[in-house]
Amino acid sequence: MARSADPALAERRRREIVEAAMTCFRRRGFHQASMQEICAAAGMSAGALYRYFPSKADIIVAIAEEEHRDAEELIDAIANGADITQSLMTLVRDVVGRCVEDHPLTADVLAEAMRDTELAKRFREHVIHMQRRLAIAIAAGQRRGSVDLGINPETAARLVTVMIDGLILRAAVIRDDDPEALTAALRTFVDRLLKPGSGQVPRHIARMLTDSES
Amino acid sequence: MARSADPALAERRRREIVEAAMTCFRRRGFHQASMQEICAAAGMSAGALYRYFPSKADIIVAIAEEEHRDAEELIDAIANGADITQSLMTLVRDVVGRCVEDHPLTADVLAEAMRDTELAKRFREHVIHMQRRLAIAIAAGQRRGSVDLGINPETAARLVTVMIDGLILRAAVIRDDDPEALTAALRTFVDRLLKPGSGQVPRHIARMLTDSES
DNA sequence: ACCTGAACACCGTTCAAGT
DNA sequence: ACCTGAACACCGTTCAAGT
Repeated sequence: MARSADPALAERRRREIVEAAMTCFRRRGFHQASMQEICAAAGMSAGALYRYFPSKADIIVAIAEEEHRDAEELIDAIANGADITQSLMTLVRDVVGRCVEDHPLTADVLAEAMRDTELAKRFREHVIHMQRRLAIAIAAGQRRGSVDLGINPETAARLVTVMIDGLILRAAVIRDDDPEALTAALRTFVDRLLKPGSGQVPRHIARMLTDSES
Repeated sequence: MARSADPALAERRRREIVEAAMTCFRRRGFHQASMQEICAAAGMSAGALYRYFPSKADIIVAIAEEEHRDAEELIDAIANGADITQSLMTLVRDVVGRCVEDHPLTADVLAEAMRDTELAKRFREHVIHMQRRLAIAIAAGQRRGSVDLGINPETAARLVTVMIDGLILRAAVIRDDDPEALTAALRTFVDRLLKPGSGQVPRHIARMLTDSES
C-alpha cells in the first residue's frame, strides 16, 4: 500500500480505484474485468493502482466492506422504528432492491469469500452484527407488545437474516420472479413469525380472544 | 464438442473431465483452477479436453446441471413422505449438509450465473421446479391434515425454497455458525409456517380448541 | 513522492502435426 | 478419429526509468 506522504491523496486515489472497479465489476464481473480496464476507468496506470491496492483481491475486500457498511446502516435505521413488522418489510425491500442493482457485486463477494480468508472473516462478523442488531430490535418489539412473546428474539433474528440472504440470492439470479407474490410471501413469513397471536386461530376463537382480552 | 464416432467414449471422456474439474474447483475455485490443472487431473491434453468441452464455462454448466439434478432428486424423495414437517427438516439437513462439502462449487455456479445467460436460465428452471414440487407436497399435507389450512401452498413453498437458499449461503460462508441453534430456528420456522394451529394461541384457548374440535 | 508502461510468468484457447 | 503440445493473445503483477 506504500507509506504515503499525503494521506489525503492516498484516500482520494483509493476511492477513485474502488469506484472504477465497482463500475467494471458490475459490468463484467470480478474475474472477467481486467486490471487494465480498471486502470483505464480510474484514469491511471497499472503501477499507480498497485501503489494503493496490493492486489485485485484487496479491491474486492474494500468493496465488501462498503456493502456491509451500507447494510448495517439500513438495519440500524430500522432498529429504531416503532413497528418492527413494517420496518422489516421496508428493510427487505431496501436490501433486495439495492441488490438488484448490485447483485453481481454481491455474488462476486460471496464467491471470493469462499477462498479468501480475510473476506470470509469480514463476512462472518457482518452477519453476526446484523443478527445481534435485529435480535435487540425484536426483543424491544416484544416489550412494546408488537412482537409475539412465544418466539425467542435470537431465533427470530437468525431466521430473518437467513431469509434476507435467500431473498438477495433469489433477486440476483431470478430477476423476474413474481415480485408481488414474493412480497405477499414475505408478509406471511413476518406475520407468522412475529405477529402476536397470528392467523392460525379459527375465526370464532379469534373473536373470543379479542372479546375477552382487548 | 466435435461429432463423435464413438458416443460411449465421448460420454466417458465428459464424465472424466467433469469429475476432474469438480476436484480442482472444489480445491481452488472456478477461476483460480487452471485448464492445465484440470487436464492433468483428467489425464489428458488441452486439445483432448477442448474436443469435449468448448470452453471452461461449459464445464461449470455441466456441474450446475448435476447439482440441480441431485437437489431435485432430494425434493422428489421428500415429496412422497407422509410427515411434511419432518421431511422438510430432513431435506434441509441433506441439502445444507451436502453443501458443506460442495459450498465452493455452489458459490461458483451462482457467481457465474450472474453473467452466463445459459447458466441463469437453468438456475431459474431449477428453482421453479423445486417450488412446484414443494407446493404440491404441501397441498397434499393440507389434505392429510398435517399442514395448517391457513397458508397458501405456493406461498409456503416459496418461503421454504428461499429459506433453503439462505441456509446454503450461510453454511457456505459461515462454517461454524452454531448448528444446533440453526436447527432449532429451522424447527421454529417450519412449525410456525406449516403446523396446524401453532404455538401463538394462548394455552387456555388452545385447550378449548382441542376440547371442542378433536 | 508519485507515476509510467514495457516486461514477466501464466492464463484460456487454437491448431498444425502426429498416431 | 482421437490426441499432443507448442503457439497466440491476454491476464495480474513488478520494476527500472521518468518527473
